[in-house]
Amino acid sequence: MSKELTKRADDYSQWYNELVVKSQLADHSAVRGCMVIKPYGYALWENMRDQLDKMFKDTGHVNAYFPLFVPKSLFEAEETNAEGFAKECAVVTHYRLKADPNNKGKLIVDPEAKLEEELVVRPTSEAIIWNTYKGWIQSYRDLPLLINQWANVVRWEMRTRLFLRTAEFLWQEGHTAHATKEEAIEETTKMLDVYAEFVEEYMAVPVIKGVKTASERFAGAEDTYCIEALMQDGKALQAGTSHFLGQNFAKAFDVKFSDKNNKLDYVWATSWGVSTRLIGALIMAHSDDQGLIMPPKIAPLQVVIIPIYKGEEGKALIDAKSAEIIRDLKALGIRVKYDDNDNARPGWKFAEYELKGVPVRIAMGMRDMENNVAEVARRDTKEKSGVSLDGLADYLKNLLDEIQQNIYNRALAFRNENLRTADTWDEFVKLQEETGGFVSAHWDGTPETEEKIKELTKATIRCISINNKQEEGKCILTGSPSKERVLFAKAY
RNA sequence: CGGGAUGUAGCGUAGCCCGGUUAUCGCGCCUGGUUUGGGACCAGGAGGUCGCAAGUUCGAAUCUUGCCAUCCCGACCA
Repeated sequence: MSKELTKRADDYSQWYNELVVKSQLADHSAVRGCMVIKPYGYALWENMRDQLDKMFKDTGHVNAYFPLFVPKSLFEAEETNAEGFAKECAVVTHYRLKADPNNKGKLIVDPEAKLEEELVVRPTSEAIIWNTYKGWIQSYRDLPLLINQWANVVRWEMRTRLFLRTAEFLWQEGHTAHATKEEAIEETTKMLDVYAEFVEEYMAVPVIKGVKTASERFAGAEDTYCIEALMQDGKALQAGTSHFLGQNFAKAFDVKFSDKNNKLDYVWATSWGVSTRLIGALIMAHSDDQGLIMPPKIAPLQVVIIPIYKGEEGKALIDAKSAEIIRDLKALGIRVKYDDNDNARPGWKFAEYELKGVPVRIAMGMRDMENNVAEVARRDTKEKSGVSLDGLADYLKNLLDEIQQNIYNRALAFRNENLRTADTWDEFVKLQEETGGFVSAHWDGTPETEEKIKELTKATIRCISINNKQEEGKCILTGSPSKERVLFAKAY
């Protein structure tokens, strides 16, 4: 990994600190690692959310909402899931405070108000949802049940990192129930495809679809499918997961249905989720030294118009012309802002919108008005050109598409350059140390070897690609026979 | 929870080793003016529990002890 890239990665955190979140509330250690999403960042999340939501609905899903609190007895019902999350659960034990008799103006937890049963703040909602599904499913006619929830969850991680691992985060979690194993597996891969399509087409981040190894699997799942993206510093990021849960949760929560032959069986389940971590992926995949780069399709602002003028007369002319342009852009569904704030000078605004990653900036001054042009600057390449005001809106619509494609192509080229193969241990170690990125290599299939490789190089198996090519080979560490390559990388 | 570093105005910092006027500088903020095609300039101004507590001392941002917090590295993880 080059030093330049490492430095750049450090800069990202500064930018998202500045632009989008704070990681803590001052002087409140107990909420360290939570995030405050500022309006600009939230607008980005809303765009991502709306698009995903549309895609979920297009694939037959509906939204619902389930409680934040999970009674401990429910939470522990699916043993593997419960154990997997036990170490990072926030737990509610009391329901009341009272005035501190020894300290005026202060409050203490009322010892009289201890809950009979502790409530777990959901780290994920399988338990409470499956407990609910039990009452909703009796017959094959109730299936499939295809529900998604937009919610916040809490995972009390020992160490947090902005966007990538905050204590509380926003996400969506889909939870589906099916009559057959095949149908559930189909749902699992279908939703993985939805995620891949969203991340690639809207976020312009190329991903690799794959299956996790047993040790990286979601607690309680039979199989975990994932999309893995590569960040500019050579580290991999798990951008979304889709789990085939088998009948584990149905058995734990006793969710049975009668099939057409009146035979009772447990339902087959899936769950799938993406989170505000995607914002982190976006930042780390595209940003450069001038700041963020937003893919037009989900950018909170797609075009910003900055008037350049001296005195009120010139400004009136520019105002009028800009209003026309804005009207045309809005008619094409383009998100545009006219920044005539007189408190900031043009140069300051240029830098500011570059930092925020607005895809296209238009500067309009008297000089341009006279020539019937506008100065159009694109964020991705930083190119500037004079463009005729006639047909400007259509030009910009095309330009936004081109920028979207260019950002994706650039990220794809980077990913492909950083997807290498290693056939020997020395090669493997050298790649991990020097270049980072994905390394495709043979592995003997045992968790012990996987663990050993992680210990020695910090690289983990990100996934086994879907439709992976089968080929004879030898494990890079142990030399044992292997029938396919798996993808290794250092990961966030 | 282990290892390392740090804590001075909204942000970034100097001063600390070697204790001594009114705690330094930049950005930002406020007022007035001139400006406005790549983060403007001039003048004036406001803003401080030096992380908290105790100790040493005539005197502590500076030395000692304890505590708290933050960041980085591990373990854990979407």
